[in-house]
Amino acid sequence: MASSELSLILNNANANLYPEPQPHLSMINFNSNTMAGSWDQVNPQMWTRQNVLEWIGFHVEESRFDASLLNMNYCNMDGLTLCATSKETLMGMFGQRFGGRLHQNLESLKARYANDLSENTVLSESELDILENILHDSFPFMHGPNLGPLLETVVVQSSIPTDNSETKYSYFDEYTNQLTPESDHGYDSLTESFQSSHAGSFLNPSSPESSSSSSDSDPENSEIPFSVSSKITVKQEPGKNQKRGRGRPPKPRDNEGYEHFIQSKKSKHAPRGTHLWEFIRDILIHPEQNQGLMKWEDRRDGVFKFLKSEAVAQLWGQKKKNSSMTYEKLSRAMRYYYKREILERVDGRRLVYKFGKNSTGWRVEETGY
DNA sequence: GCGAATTTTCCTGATT
DNA sequence: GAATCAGGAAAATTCG
Repeated sequence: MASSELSLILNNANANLYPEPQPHLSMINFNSNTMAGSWDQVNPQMWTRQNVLEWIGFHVEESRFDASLLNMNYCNMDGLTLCATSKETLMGMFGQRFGGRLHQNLESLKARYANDLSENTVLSESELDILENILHDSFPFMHGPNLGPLLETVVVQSSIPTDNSETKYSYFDEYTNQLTPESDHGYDSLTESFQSSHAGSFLNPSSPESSSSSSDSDPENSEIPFSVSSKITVKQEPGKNQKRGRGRPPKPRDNEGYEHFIQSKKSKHAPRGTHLWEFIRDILIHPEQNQGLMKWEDRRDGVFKFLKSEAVAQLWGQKKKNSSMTYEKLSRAMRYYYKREILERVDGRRLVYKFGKNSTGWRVEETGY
């Protein structure tokens, strides 16, 4: 990673963690009379850091929670970040009971403003991106890049559901964390985005698969009914099934004003690893999470096979926010890798590819597992 | 703004 | 016949 990039990330993370003089418990004006503060009159999404602190303080008082147990790093977030934090994460941060209480109250507050949300704040792709970036900035230790020394300054409680074995930035993690079975609304979906790093939660074997089915009689190749449908809801143009022209469609530009805000939060450069082959690699090197999407045929040689080709394509499509991705298109992109020797041809074997000499990060020596 | 790189989309034809 | 593979062509987008 370029040093400037690293420093940008560190700055962002620091800015989010320590934007102002670090609040201390003694500085928090916990309402002694347990009256709700100004936060009660405001949509949680709009809360300032102070609002969040007051809200936490309110519940500390109400529940007689031992405030000395609070990790102030976890209290230092704004409402948008708080709303995007899952129940499990809150429980990891504040303990099962207090975190659960906070989550419950937050949900009811969010519900209070649900109408406003549905009428005025249908999240666009861009807005989802913002939340994603805020989450990454605010909790890089959850599944973000390894920020080294900075991360060591962050108290990561063992109760937080993180995969300690995974310090590499995993695009698969990033992606699968967005896919949850519960919600059908983009915002809700993202609030659950930290639900777990258990990618299994996004796989629903009982759900119907997209139109394809394998003709391969190999049982491993029989595609289990599978759905990764619209867990992330983005604005879609009507007439989705209309035949489109050649080439990639233009990016919607109906959020120009918001895009301006995005720029302050979103890195100018796309994160590394958004390449297809890296996405594929990440699925493969997380066998415990890939739920049989793909498998190694020969790990040593880098030979792998798609077991659920359409499902992988759907995942890739969702990662790229492209609901029309298919295995056919994905495989075209894969074939372009032959020329660059990122992949090598495996003749005569369907759905089988092989990493080439220009691919990295999949070998046992590199991954350590 | 330009150009290279990387997809994405559509297509035709071949193979399994 | 359906799924997959192969690769040309064109276009969109990102990034240096």
